[in-house]
Amino acid sequence: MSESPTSRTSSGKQRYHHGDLRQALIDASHQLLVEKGAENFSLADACRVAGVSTAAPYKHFRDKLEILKAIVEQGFDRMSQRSLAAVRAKGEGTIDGVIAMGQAYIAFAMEETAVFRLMFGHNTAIKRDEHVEDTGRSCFKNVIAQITLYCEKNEADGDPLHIALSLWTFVHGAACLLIDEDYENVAPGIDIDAMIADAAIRLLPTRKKG
Amino acid sequence: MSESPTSRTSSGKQRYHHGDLRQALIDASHQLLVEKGAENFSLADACRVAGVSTAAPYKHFRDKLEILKAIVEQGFDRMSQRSLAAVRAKGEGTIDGVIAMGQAYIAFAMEETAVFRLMFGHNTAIKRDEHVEDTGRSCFKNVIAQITLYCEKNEADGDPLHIALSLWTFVHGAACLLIDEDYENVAPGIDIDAMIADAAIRLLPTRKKG
DNA sequence: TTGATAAGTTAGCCTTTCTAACATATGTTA
DNA sequence: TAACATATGTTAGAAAGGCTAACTTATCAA
Repeated sequence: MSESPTSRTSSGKQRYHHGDLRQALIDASHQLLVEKGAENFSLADACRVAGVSTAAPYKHFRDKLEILKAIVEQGFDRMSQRSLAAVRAKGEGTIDGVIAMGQAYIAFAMEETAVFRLMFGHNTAIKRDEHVEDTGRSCFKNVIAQITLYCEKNEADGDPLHIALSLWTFVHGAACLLIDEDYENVAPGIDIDAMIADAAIRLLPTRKKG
Repeated sequence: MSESPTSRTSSGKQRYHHGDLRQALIDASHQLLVEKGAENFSLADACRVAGVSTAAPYKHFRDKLEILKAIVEQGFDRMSQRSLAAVRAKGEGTIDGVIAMGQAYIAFAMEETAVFRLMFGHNTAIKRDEHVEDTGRSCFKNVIAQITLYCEKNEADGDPLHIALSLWTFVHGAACLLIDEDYENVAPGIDIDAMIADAAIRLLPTRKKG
């Protein structure tokens, strides 16, 4: 990852052109983001990792933001995949499946904290991007689909959208408080998985009467 | 707010010494933070607002972080006060009181978004400060106290700490998704108050059987 | 082969944080 | 009240990042 495989010729000589600097910069930025956080991330660092001058990125991206957008899009895709894999393993439309989705959300937040913060954080310049919004929406649709399935299977009342929003709210809160280490100050050693499971049971609708 | 009342003599001449530059810089920074967000906040701007050189702050604060810490401490104090006022208005130890606390939390997040983000966000350099941690803990204790009262009044089971953590998690999630405008993308026009009230009922314990 | 274009580079501007060296006000003490 | 010590300002400037302009080199297509 420290150097693109296409930055040299087969004989080993340095190339003037990189090969795929665009993706190399995305990779380098993603790596630095995960390592150091968005706060301490500089494009200049990414250039050093990729082995190019600090002016090079501007041939591929309008500005720093454009790179971050690309990383966020890929982030939503990875989160979607993990989430779907988790629910399939536990059973679609089951309460365990729904819980597994929440845990996948939190696992993603823990492992790719900086990307997660870009995905849901306050940088509107990133999130107002049409493509970014699309990938985000499609990610949330997976949740609604599972809740709908759950309601059908269990003959339970309730609007899947509202239930999904409620679950998302709880899980997102847990993810944020976890990665920001806010639990540490008031309840170190808290069992998140248990809390998620308990909340899921309480927030999901119960079987219809009759 | 744009100029300290003590930066000029009574005759109107400019003073060399400011009077209370420390607080003037905190005020200016808080104002800019609210207006522009932490991302776009620069100490240099605060200096311009206060009418001093960019080197002046370093006579009062070790660095930029020290100013932010001061602002965060004052933020916890304000949030605590609002929260207590809200619960007293609705009745201590009642479900409406607990809901009101949650709504106060969210109102604070909406009105002082940038300060809220500093209080619970990812800047560990700020949050690891002993004084900051103290003010944060004392804020959370108010919630536990209300849950304890609620459990006693309603003869309900459950550990107040765990219930408080659960409610905090939900309300914090709602606050974050609201201020980051993440709901907009999947459910514009969502009724947050209703969602909070519904969640509170579900997450609070029910009356003991027997 | 040539010419257009894509994709690098260097140099430099502007901004920010922070430090060093200097200047001025303030207030305590002899 | 003079004078020193200290607190609190200032200017100048270093280091780093984002971004642009002007220039250079590689690549591709006619």
